[in-house]
Amino acid sequence: MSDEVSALQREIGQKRPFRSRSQEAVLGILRTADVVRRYLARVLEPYDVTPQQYNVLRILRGAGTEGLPTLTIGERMLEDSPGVTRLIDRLVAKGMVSRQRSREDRRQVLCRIAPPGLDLLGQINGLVDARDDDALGMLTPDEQKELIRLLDRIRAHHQA
Amino acid sequence: MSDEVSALQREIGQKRPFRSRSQEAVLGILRTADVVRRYLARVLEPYDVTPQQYNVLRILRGAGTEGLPTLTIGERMLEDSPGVTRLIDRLVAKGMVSRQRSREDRRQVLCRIAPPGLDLLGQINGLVDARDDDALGMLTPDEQKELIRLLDRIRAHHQA
DNA sequence: ACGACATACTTGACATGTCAACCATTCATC
DNA sequence: GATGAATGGTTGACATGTCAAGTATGTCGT
Repeated sequence: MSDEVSALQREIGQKRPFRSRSQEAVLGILRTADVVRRYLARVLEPYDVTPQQYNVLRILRGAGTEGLPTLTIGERMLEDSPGVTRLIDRLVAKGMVSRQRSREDRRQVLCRIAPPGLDLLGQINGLVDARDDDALGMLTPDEQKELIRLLDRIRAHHQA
Repeated sequence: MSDEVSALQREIGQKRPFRSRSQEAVLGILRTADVVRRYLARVLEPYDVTPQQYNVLRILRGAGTEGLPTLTIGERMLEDSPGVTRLIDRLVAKGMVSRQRSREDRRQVLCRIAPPGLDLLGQINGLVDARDDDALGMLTPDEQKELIRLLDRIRAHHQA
């Protein structure tokens, strides 16, 4: 570790250097995710939809007319089912998603995107895409590629 | 963009390639942060302290006996004051933090770490440090350095 | 066919973020 | 030095995570 004061140290008002490079990297990941998450939330705000709700709508659009069971949605979002149930409760209340018990397995509840949900996605897709580019635009394509690679490695290690 | 299916695509069950490298990188950051956050939370769980509470305790230990005003804590955590107030409410309830109105500026509330809080930090510091190393240990020191640099660039761009 | 176990949720309780509204104190400026 | 604006915090309301417990359905072994 160098003796210089890192950017992150300044951000969190910490005088003493990080104990390890790992520690600095971990805090960097968490903090950057917070910054990016808030940045994305702001573009969705005018449409009265949260990032997670947007996320679910995109997943359901990808699933097509058959819909997806609650737990499958949760796996893709890395979220436990209680959170998913309630998230979808709100989307159903807004008329953007419909729910129906599966016939093959009556324990499952299939969630499908409804026309108003598709409309909303149509309206804001472009905005969110542009926002992603803005959020990472300060990195060159090669740097983005390297970042993706490093993050993939971290997650791969944690799946086992 | 290549035609290969990326690691992240597989994780989220998405068949169609990402619209842009930026989009893949943004999702990678958010998802990796979730994974790492949960990993850290598990080591704190037995001590009945959440990652955010641990975070505040470390900040307050760094601040020494004078303590810090609520808003200053919030800035360092990237959190708004309502969240900080309630977070500290819980730490006060556990006896790990004490609060006192400042004499110079009676609007401010100075928060200080109490002896039980210091004890707790003493018990779990080493565990958390080791956990950080575990969380990022699959990357070489140079890779960690590069990751830190890339994340710093992203945040720097968003502060303006 | 029946009971034990597993699966797919749902509900309740609580921590965390975030917005809007509010109170107390301080500052700026006339 | 009184008054209106700014600052520091708290409270209320609601979305999101997460654990524990409960319900309905399905599966398996015998």
